[in-house]
Parts: sequence; structure tokens; C-alpha cells
Amino acid sequence: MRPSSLKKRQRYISVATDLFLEQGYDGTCLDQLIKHCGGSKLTIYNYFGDKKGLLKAVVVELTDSLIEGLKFKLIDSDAIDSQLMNFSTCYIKYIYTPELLQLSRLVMTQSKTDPELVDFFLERGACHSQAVLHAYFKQQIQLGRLNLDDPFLACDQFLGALKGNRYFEALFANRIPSEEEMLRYAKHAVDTFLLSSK
Amino acid sequence: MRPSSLKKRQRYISVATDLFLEQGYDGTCLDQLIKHCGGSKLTIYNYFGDKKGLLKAVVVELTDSLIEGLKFKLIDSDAIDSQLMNFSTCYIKYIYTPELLQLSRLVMTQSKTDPELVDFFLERGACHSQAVLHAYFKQQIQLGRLNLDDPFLACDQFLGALKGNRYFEALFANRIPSEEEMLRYAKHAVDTFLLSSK
DNA sequence: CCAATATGATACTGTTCAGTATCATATTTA
DNA sequence: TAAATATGATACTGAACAGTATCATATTGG
Repeated sequence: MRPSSLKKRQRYISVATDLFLEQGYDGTCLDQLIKHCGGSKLTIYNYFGDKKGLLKAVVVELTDSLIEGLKFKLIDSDAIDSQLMNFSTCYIKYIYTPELLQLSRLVMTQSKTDPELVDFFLERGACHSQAVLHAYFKQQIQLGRLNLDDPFLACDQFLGALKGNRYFEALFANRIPSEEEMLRYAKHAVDTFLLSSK
Repeated sequence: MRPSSLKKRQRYISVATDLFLEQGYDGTCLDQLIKHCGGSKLTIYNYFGDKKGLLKAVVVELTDSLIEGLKFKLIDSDAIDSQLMNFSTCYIKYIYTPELLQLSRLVMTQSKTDPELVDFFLERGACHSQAVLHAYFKQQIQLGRLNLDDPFLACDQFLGALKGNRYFEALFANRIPSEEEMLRYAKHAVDTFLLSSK
């Protein structure tokens, strides 16, 4: 690839992201992408192999950028409840990010035709969040600040509680709660969790 | 419609269910349905209006039949923890039913083109489960057997905990836990919940 | 600067499929 | 039984679109 092509490649990915998220995979045709970006099909096929390759590039790029939103600062001196609230608000904003919800729906439509893509997405999403929380739990247990029989399961169910049943309304029907609601959810989940684990 | 046609209509729905669940909406063409059922396109269009109408009929029928699986027997004399385990095992088997998982993915692919279908599906699925549990919680609170500040939120997060983060592996990648695992999830969620609400 | 190669513009191919049209035949109801 | 209507069989239409082919032009590294 030519050096001057890197920007163009990025632009294909960026516009394809918008189109795929907005219209779905089958609902987006490559001619449409060219209308927005210029270039030609030959170029797209050179860059990405085929349409699926373009989708993969989109998913890689977007999961990378979304995962940034999950980074939260742990202040060691803080009490466990405020650390947990810190994580929880961060997590809950992350899962209700409109782009992540759209991406989830997009990827799910590929579960028959491209299971590897689904695995990749889960790895960078749900599994990654769980790993972050799990590491934190184990640390807190060692410090004697937390008491959990089964940290892995506790982690799984705490994340589940943060999502709540409410999350499915967002995932399926794209109904996203307000920030106030998110905070309420986070607080309730943290309180419940701490009551049961001390 | 002719009386003799009722069976044929049912057969279309039944076979279309298999095809849609297995191959997705776009992946299923009506000629394929006819190959399995006989008849002709004209008949299908008479019965269901168009392809979307057929899908709607499939979703109506299948949600109805799945909801049967959610019915659990409450024995009034039982302790709350065993009643809750009763509900929870029932619920967790329900959410991991392969047909429900396939149906969820199928419906989600229609979120752009048919949001009403998604609403209908949520109403008969997630919302219905929550209503059942919510009624039970309120009853137990009145009986003084349960203490919850916010029963609705408690309900939402208890169902979320039952699903856990693990559920997304099933929803996205169709990886379904064993019955032993399901029981472990149920037990852990019930124990945690009761610890925090007494 | 020049050969090698990447890109742009455009047209084409082949396939898939929802929805329609037609007409003969079967079923119903009155 | 006869008129009305639903169905079966079949073929067709028109649109959408991934992927390919071609050739002129632009960019690159040597």
C-alpha cells in the first residue's frame, strides 16, 4: 500500500463504521461507501479483501476505541465502596454507549455467517470487562477488604446486576436510560453487593 | 379462509419457524418454505400479507409457547429461599432455551426495519418475566418476609444477576451452560440476594 | 526520470429473491 | 348443483448488489 493511502483507508473504515452502525451490514452497499469517500471498488477490495474484511476492520477499530471508555482511575486510598462506585458508573456508561449498542446488534447479525467475529467482539467486550473486575476483586480479597466464596461468579453476577433486566430494552429497542437513572442503577447494585459480601 | 386451510396455515408457521430460527430472516426465501410445505406463494401472501407478516406470526406463536416454560408452581407453605430457588431455576432454564436465544437474535436483526416487532417481543419476554417476579416481591413484602427499598429495581437487578455476564456468551455465540452450571448460577444469585435483603 | 504498481472511473456479470400475474383446478356455501 | 372463491403450479418482473474486468491515469521507489 502507498503511504498516501493510509488516510484513505482510515476514511473508508470511519465512513463504513457510520454506515454499518446506521443501516446494518446487509443494508449497506459498497457503492454507497464510494459515494461518500470517492475511490473505487478495486481499492476497497485491495484494502480489505471483501465486504466481510471491511466489517472486521470496522469492528477492530471500534472495539479498540470503545474500550478506552472503560478505563477508570483507582485511587488506592479510597474506601472499597467508593472504588466500586467508581468502576460501576464507568461500566454502566460504557454499556449504554450508543455506538456499543449499535455495534452489538451489528455483530450479532453475523453470528451465523461469521462466528469468529462474534468471538472477537466478546473477547474485547464482555470478557475484558469481567477480567478487569475480577482482578480488582482478587486484589481486594487479598487485602482482606472483601469476602467472596467464588470471586468469578460474584463478578459475573455483579456485572449482570449492573446491566439489569433494563439493559435488554437498550440492546433490543435502543432505549437508553438517562444519566440519573444510570447512577441510581450503579448505586443500588453496589449497595446490594456490599451488603452481601462483608 | 377455508376451514381446511387452518392446518396448512399452522404448518407454514411451524416450518417457517424452523427456517427463520436456523437461517435468519434474510437467509430464508419463500420458495424454500413452499418446497417443504407445498402450496404456492399466492396462498402464503393470502395468509400473511407479506414476508414480514409471516415473521410476525412466527414470533407471536413462538413467544406464546415459550412463555409456558416460565410457569412455576409456588407452594405457599415453602420458605422464601426455596420459593425463590424455584423461580430462579425456572427462569434460568427459560432464558437459556435454545429456541429463545435463536428467536432473540432473529428479532434483533429486525430492530431497524420493524421496531414494533421488537417491542412486542420485549413485552412478551423480558417485561413479562419482570412483572411476574415483581408481583411476587410485593406479596412477600406485604407478608413481612422480604425487605426491599425499591422492589422494582431489586427485581431488575436480581434478574440481571441471574443472567449474569455469562448470558451474553449464550446470546451472541450460542454457548449454552450445562444444567449443573445453571443451578450453580441460580443458587449463588439467590443466596446473595437474600443476604442483602433480610 | 522511468518502470512498476496502485488507484479511479465505469461498465458488466451473475445471482438471489420478494412480490405479481395467469390460468387451471379444487373447495365451499347457498 | 352452480356460482363464488380459495388454492396450486408455473413463469415472470424488476430491483439490489457483491464481486470482476478493463483501461486510462496517478503515484511511488529506485
